[in-house]
Amino acid sequence: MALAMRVVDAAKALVGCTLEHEDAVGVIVETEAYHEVEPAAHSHIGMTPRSRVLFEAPGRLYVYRSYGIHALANVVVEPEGVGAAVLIRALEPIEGLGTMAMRRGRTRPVDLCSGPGKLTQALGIELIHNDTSVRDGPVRIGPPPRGWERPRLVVGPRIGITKAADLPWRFCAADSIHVSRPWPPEMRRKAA
DNA sequence: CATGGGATTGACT
DNA sequence: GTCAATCCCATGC
Repeated sequence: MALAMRVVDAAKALVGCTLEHEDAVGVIVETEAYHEVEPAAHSHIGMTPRSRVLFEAPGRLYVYRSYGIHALANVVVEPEGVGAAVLIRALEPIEGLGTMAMRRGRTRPVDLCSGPGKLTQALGIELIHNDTSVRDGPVRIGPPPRGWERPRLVVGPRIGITKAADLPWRFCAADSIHVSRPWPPEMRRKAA
């Protein structure tokens, strides 16, 4: 499968950008790409009531419930009619840490947004935000904050899936302690 | 209409 | 390392 897909490039480019909702803001440090041509994607089965948003024009937010408990947030990519999205898996929290801690019931910054279910809880992202615009809000994607370097990326296989688990479509900021577990081998070595 | 399965997390052995 | 919680939705009868 060709690796040079728009959604893969978008997954890389989103690392370093900001995700914000109300007063809570974080820098994206981990993403995964999903595309209709591979079976792990919700869009793989075609357009259903749930997957419809994935086929919309780029820039829509796709939020779904995972394991009956967590809301997971994705950014729709690829032209209208192609079902693809980038899953936001972890943030480095930079604003509104008090609000996040309240919502999470945890105080350590590293426990606030270091996982796809954690970050939606910390930012207050829920199913009502499904099919909203990441340009116009209320949940917004923004450019990297001033003074932030674009992070070096570590690539690895996607997490928590059973199908197409071999595709290296997970992208982590190499030096961030806010990446979700398990860390890619390359990061484990360094942090020990 | 009934059933089964998750793109997870936190608690516990 | 194991395991349960919990709900939306796809599927099949």
